[in-house]
Amino acid sequence: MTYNHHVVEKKWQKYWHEHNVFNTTNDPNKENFYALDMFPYPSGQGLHVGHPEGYTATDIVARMKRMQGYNVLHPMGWDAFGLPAEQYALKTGHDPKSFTKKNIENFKRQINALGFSYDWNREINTTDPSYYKWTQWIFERMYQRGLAYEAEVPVNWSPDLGTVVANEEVIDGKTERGGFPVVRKPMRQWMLKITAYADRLLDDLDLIDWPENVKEMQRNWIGRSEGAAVTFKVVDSEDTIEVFTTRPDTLFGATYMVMAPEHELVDKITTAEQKQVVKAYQDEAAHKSDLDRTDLNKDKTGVFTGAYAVNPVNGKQIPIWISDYVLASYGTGAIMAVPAHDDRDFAFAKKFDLPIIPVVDGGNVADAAFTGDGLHINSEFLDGTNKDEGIHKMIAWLEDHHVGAKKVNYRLRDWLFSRQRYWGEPIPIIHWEDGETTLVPEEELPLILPETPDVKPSGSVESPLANLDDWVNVVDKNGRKGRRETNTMPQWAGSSWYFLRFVDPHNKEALADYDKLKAWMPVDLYIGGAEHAVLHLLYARFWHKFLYDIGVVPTPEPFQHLFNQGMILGANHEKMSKSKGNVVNPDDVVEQFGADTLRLYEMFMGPLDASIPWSEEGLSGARKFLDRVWRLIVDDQGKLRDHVTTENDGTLTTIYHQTVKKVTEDFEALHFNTAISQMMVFVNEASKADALPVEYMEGLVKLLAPIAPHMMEELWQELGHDETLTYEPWPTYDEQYLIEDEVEVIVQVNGKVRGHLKVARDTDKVKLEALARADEHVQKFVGTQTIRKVIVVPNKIVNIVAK
RNA sequence: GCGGGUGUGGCGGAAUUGGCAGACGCGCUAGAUUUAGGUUCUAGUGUCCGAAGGACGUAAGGGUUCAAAUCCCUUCACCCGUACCA
Repeated sequence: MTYNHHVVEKKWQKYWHEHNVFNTTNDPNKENFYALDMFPYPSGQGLHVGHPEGYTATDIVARMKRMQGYNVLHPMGWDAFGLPAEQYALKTGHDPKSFTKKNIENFKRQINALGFSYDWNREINTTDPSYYKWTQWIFERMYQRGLAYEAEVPVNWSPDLGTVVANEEVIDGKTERGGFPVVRKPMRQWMLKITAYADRLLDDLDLIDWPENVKEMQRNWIGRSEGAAVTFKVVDSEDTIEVFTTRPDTLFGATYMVMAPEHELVDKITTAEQKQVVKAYQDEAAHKSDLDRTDLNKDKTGVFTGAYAVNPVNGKQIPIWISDYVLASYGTGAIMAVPAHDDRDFAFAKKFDLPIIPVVDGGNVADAAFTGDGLHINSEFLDGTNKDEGIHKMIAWLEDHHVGAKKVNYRLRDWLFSRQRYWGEPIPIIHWEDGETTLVPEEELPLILPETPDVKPSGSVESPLANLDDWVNVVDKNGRKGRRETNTMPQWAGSSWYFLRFVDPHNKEALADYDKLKAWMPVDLYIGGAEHAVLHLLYARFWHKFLYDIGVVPTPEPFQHLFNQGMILGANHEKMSKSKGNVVNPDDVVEQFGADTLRLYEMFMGPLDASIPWSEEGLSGARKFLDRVWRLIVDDQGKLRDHVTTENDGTLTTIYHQTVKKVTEDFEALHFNTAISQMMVFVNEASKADALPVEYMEGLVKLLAPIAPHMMEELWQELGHDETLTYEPWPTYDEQYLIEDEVEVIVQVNGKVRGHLKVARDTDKVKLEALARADEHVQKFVGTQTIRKVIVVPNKIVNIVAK
């Protein structure tokens, strides 16, 4: 009887569900293991074959850990706030809530069809008020500690749509929907002070087991650099300009200054004669996109303000220019320019004929800036020192004279936390008529997102919530009028702490019980796409550290071991996309081949982190292997085969124990492709054997169960058991069976293989050399040459060097 | 440009304290089973020359070593991140 995946997969999914097989256990005698997937945004498109790749990986580990005697927490939930639902609502007038609910149902159906061992009793949904109550609670705690504040930040405003659009909705300066013009408009927005945690976010990367490239991306994103702040006085004015520099040692070479066109002092210091050109340049810069200002513009531009500053170290007057090569958003928005030792300053000085004074010996200022190390020149008290020493001495001098200090600067900026959207967590803030801003009292949380029959643009920079007068307008007990914050939180908010809620999802008193968090955190294995390498993972780490500081969570880091799965490409080696017509739908695969085949195939394709094209033949190859396993154990009548026996003639002993070892180690290391290959080798050997010890067949079924759980449950039943194998003990191996008594030693002549010796394990060097020399074929290649040297590595190789 | 990574048969890949390159799977070839197709089973399958047996071969070039896919240097290609970060 051939294997029928339709029947068997449904049968076991029903069994698992009805028996609550995957409920998280809390046995105090067992160790805990937390295996987590990055929870998905339930899009209307449904599941993509890329989703199950990461999900299968964590599921395999979760299932193995259960069998190894751990309590396993393996949950799933929904990151369900987000732009698509809002856009859908705006377009159709439908409610994002019911739309989202429908999508979640579809996602859940698809996920369950793949046989993942999630504990659905812990399902969470970021749009559920009982969940976002705690998202709001965290915001309030941050506000109370000064980590949430308001600032004036420009947004993309579309007058035609009457709404603010996100960066990803702006294409070539026009709205994605309708192609209307977009203008930058300043608006008061909420910010979170992630920069206060910059050093810890950087340093604690050393505590965690993450891919080096992800750590490196986070380091670059934080962008810590050490240097000095230096204050320049503006000539004939009370104003001063502060700059940040990593090379304070080159201060004697600073021959001009440059400010960003947007710098607040520009208008103030610009002289009357220069007003017009400066204004014109500012306008031009304001209309250029960021891309124009950087990528497309390698040629330096700028104008002189007419003002001068005093170089604090030598009293020289230097001109102040503005140029868009200086970014308002980095450092202080102004720089001291040292053209002799900075490539950008050099290009600018060349173009505008500004003086170039070398202060570090080594380069030739006629050709290029010299950025290397060397001895200082033209630098009075620094002359003769090298770079490091010069920096040190200059900082001391600056501090002594109160014109500067050592400073650390970050590229990381504070987190823009508000969105002008309906479909997000309301920010629990009230703005009162007397100017006071207060939090919604904690006991009134959650602040529920009000339902509305029709989500429509507010017509202003505010979110659609501004339309809901009953909700927006509030009056306190003294009759003071107030207005609720109409901004909502970004999607990142709910995903910055969801892994904590899984630990204790129904808690009404706290976001999660501290002792339970202590038992489960940090997450032991976290798998998801590389696209979250920076933002999600940095935000989540930031919130976690904050919660750690206020005593809510017990660990400084949330995710101990992180892994990024690769992408599954279309059969044509291109990224799957509707427009390319190369998308594979998991529903179709499950229908045709079964979930076990999909899981096996995705794990066998190659290393988990590689991007590999889909192959229909590869997929049916996976099914063929599963069929082979089935036929190995079950006959045409659906009965256990006769050759599965309690007797063991020993032919499979070594390969079985090797397989148990390799599969166990490979699963642990997430090397699923090689684990599967080892099981294939074992099955090939077993197919040739006369008798199959029942112990080994049970072992094989258990080893394969994490990958192909439905068929293995069925085979486990064929082998005479009547309960799930979920909690059966994981197979073990015995070292003594791994070692073969006879080994093959290769014989080389001058590094080329010329013969093989079958000898007893640990045959000594002398004997091996003698045997090698005696080999006829070897002798032929040695011929009349003199043997100069013989290298013998027992159990491995003999290399005869002859000339 | 900078930072990180990768480069192995027709394809996906395996082998990393340096020790038989190509495990395993796909595809392909031949044979068996089948009315036939599919399935299944057996054998073969890096390239070149051949009867045995050789020579060559891990992006390209060079080096270290008894021995290099693996270590070192140079170059090239592709992928990911980033974008004048002072």
